[in-house]
Amino acid sequence: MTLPRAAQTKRRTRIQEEKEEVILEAALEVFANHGFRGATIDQIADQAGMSKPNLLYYFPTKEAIHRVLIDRILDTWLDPLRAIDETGEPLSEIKSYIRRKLEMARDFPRESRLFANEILQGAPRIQEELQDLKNLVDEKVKVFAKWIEQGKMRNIDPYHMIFSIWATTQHYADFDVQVQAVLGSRKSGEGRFEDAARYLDQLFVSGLKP
Amino acid sequence: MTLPRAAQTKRRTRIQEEKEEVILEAALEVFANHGFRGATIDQIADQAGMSKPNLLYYFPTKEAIHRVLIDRILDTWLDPLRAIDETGEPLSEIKSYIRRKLEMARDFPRESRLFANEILQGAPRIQEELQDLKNLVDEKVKVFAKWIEQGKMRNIDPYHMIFSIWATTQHYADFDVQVQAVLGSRKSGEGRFEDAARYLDQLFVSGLKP
DNA sequence: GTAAAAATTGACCGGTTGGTAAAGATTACA
DNA sequence: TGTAATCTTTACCAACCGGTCAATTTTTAC
Repeated sequence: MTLPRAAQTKRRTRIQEEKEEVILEAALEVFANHGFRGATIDQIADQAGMSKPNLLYYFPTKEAIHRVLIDRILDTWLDPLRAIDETGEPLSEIKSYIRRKLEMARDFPRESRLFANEILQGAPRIQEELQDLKNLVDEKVKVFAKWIEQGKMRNIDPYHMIFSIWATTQHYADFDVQVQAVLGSRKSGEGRFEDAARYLDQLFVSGLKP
Repeated sequence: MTLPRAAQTKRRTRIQEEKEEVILEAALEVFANHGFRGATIDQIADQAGMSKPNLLYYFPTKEAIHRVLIDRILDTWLDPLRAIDETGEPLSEIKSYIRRKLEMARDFPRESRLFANEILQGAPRIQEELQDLKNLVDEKVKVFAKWIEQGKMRNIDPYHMIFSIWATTQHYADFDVQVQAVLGSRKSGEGRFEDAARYLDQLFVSGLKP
């Protein structure tokens, strides 16, 4: 076969694995900052330190790169929600969830923005992934409903509770430019994060305890 | 003068005013759904029911259209925050603010998404507008600080409180696709809005009362 | 060492996009 | 009604963009 389209059936060489990672890292940077449409293959190739045809030797299309990133991200993105333990103490489980989500916004802002970009544009490329997300949420909502029934947490709408946790935590990644513009040089990065964590704890704990 | 570039010095004819509005409405639709980079002049012209060169007779560039929209939006966007009354009752002022912001997310989702798009991409075209925003926030934060000092509301970080209100309300416009995917056909539009309003009231009132 | 496989590159292509030129159609107004 | 200003359209351009091709260089396997 004359054209062994790199990422075909099975991983092959050392170089392939390395370069594919380099490309994905570069693409994450570019997609997060410019969106899918705004990103060009040339930009990604530049960021990855290779030529455009060379990049296209490893991934067949721009969309293929995006697809891999989205799949990876959504998976790790939902880990904190999966980690909520039915047998744990409700309020401390929720507190941990918020803290984990906030840590992800701090540590993986590009992943958050890439995802936000996709949703904002109407999620044209991730319909089925959204279905997986719905299934997981539905499952966890049942847990919250049980806790509410048992009087272990306040009687609120669990769907909207999840939305509000997503919104408040991801805000610090997705709207970082705005947050920085408003806070100015008031606080350094880490202090800012701790302020946010403390505030969200206060808000949600007293908002959700029975 | 042979080329009276429509929107030049002063508004002129009836047709100019009408067409400019049609274009802005069309551009809002397209920018909100595709972002600045993703939107094409052809798309906007189509949506506005005119040819591309005709559109460019009224606005010199794509960026000029975007600029006008952003300016208009930011202005109305901040109205609810401006409306917070120092002499009012703190918790009811905040409740009204949340309700107004949620109504805007419901009634002007395209405006919200256009703005979100801009921030997500690093706000390249609206640096000075961000400064205005900071000034207004700083001003209102002083009001909250006073209320806290007077023991009329809980001692939380007012900046992060504002962020959390922005995040939770705008979430329903910006991440609408996700919200709909998760909620499925569970509720119609208006019921959904009322559920969100009730939940946010519960969350913020008990989270913020002294 | 050598030859085949894998990796890289420059040159290129067709379609799209932001924007222009210039001529024709319409409107406002004397 | 005539005409000047305004409005609209057709044809077009140069830059960009996603992707291909063929040829060259590098790596791997023996």
